[in-house]
Amino acid sequence: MKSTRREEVIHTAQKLIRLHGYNSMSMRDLAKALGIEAPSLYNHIKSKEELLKTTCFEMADRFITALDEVNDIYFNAEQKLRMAIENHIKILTSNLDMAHVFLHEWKYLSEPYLSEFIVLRDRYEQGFREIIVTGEQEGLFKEIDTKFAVLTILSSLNWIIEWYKPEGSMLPQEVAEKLSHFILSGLKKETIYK
Amino acid sequence: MKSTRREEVIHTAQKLIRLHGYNSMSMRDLAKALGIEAPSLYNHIKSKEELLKTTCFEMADRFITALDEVNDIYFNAEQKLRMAIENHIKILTSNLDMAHVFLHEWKYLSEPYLSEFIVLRDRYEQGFREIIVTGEQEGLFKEIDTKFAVLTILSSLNWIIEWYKPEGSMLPQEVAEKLSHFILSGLKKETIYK
DNA sequence: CCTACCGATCGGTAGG
DNA sequence: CCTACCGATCGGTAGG
Repeated sequence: MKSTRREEVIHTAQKLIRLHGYNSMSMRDLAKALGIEAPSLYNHIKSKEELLKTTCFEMADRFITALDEVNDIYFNAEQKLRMAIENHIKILTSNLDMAHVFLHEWKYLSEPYLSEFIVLRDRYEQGFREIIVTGEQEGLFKEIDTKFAVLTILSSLNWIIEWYKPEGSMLPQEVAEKLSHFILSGLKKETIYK
Repeated sequence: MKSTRREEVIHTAQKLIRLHGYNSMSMRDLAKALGIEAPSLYNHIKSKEELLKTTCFEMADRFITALDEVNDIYFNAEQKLRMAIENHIKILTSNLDMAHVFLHEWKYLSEPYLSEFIVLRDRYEQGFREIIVTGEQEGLFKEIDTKFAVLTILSSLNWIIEWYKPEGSMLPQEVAEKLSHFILSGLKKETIYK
């Protein structure tokens, strides 16, 4: 797996940003982690914010592309939701550093990138809302506050980066199945009498 | 509603920390918001970190106290869970600035406060786990990965500070009911045939 | 609550 | 990729 020096800089930055936060990671920290002097970083990137920008928008792109694929397939809403959840978790777990930056550090983007980013985030949420609405129309899902449901679902998905360990025994697919089941059926035992 | 000058400093700091992040809020910003010069702040507080420390530990105390009360009452697990959820949401929504600091900025605490804080957080999660375990024993809840369930529940609760508007039409109690229902019963329509 | 000021550190540039 | 260095800003102190 070869990577250019620029990619090495970006990946190391993502790791440090996750560890210390964007504002607490200094370019001198980053340079030190790479074994070079701070001014040398600027041969590979233009500014500190470029590190943030690149990461946030690449992640947004991955999420949106994955969701578009799901929506293009002619499945029912439950299947679509399960696939969307699985994709979301796979993207998160396959790069936890990037995922942290995408989820928690985007707010330090400056304009106009901040506004652009928020548009992409909203578009992604909109994709989830469409799945829920379809499910209601198909009679599969309860009639529910859709926006509320999507925010609840995404928040429970996003939390996994706080505890997921790639070297642990749980595969992303298993996490996805457990979460799908929880979201679809809830905690309560199904009663036979209704 | 009277408040000491120190409390005024702390509340203003919480607001600015939520807005910009702990590391991006400078003591000069804070002083300016209060209409004084930066060095004057140190007549009311000892250090910048004291602002963070005070907020994080006061919130932790509120959460733990509320959960202890729920567990002292002799209800069944579903009732306990509903009450715990309602309390959690009331604490979050009654001070969104503090809640943000508690949820997202605690990681910038330095030792030994960081470790102490994590102990309190774990204790709170443990309280939720006990409710879930009780529910399983009572035959009310599915047998489930308890740690997984608690993290999922708390993450969906905590997300509300990202969108909740106190001036909006939704009361904390309504939010709590919707979330309780979602967590207990899930998204899927109950089937009559099993 | 202020003025005056400290050493440390920040992101980034010039020039090689 | 380096040395040398910039102006700006940081949290905080001394002394009143």
